[in-house]
Amino acid sequence: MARGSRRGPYICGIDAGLDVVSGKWKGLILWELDAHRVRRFAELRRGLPGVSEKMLTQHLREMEQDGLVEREVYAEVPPRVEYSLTEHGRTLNQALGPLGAWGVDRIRREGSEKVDVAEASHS
Amino acid sequence: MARGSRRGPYICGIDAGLDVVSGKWKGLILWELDAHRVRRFAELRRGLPGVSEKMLTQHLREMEQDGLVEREVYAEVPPRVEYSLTEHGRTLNQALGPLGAWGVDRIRREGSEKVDVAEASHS
DNA sequence: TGCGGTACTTACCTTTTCGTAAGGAGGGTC
DNA sequence: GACCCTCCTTACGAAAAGGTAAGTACCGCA
Repeated sequence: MARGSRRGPYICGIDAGLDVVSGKWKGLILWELDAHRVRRFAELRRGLPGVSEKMLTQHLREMEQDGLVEREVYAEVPPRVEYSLTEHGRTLNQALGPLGAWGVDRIRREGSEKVDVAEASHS
Repeated sequence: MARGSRRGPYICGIDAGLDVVSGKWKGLILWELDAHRVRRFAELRRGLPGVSEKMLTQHLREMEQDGLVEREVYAEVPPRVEYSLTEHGRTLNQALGPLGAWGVDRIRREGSEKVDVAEASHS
């Protein structure tokens, strides 16, 4: 986990910003949650092809601790848990907008037409 | 290394953007290089407290392959190597600006006064 | 002649991260 | 009554990332 490594006295803001999104699926989780507003565990799982249940819960827990996502549990008969972005999560997502645009440019530069760039016009 | 893991068909631009800056020191290297325009190996090393020579060369090589930094070797008697950002490196750094600002806010929220936030007003 | 400085490379080891597979509690379906 | 669904948790291991330390080669300085 990112728990022990950094979280440290950060040297600059980029340091602190990168720290909370470092993790194989965190960027995608942020994207999914921003696009759909509210998602259940199984919905997120289906939206992130290839993610394991372990990694998903692990990342969601970390992002919850970091104040990025909110977790609401409904004490119902089939358990229902809904995830959504907090205010900080939404602002983080906005802050990632330019990076996303840069990434799309980079994909274009590399000439990877295999990637659906139109879908990637996130934020 | 990030070499084998992703670099893959990216799902969105954020994915691609995060991929090139994932690495313990890449954000800082970008910052140092942007702040000083040109830096030699030993200068970078001194500017990044705690980095090992291995990690520094490794990260610089990766960032060179990614087209972010330029490496100029002067065939002099004491070897001299100068690193600087390419155009793509500079635009990436600008794209990281909002994330850096978000990170500074986050540090403030956590009340970590141990970090020199004034220094962190990067980009 | 031994030390420090230039910029690395290499080998080895530890830590961190990620994946696989299984279990589990409680209910609905066939 | 066996199997599916919900949302996880746990154990085990492999892979990746990172750290430590040494070696390389050449030079200047004392």
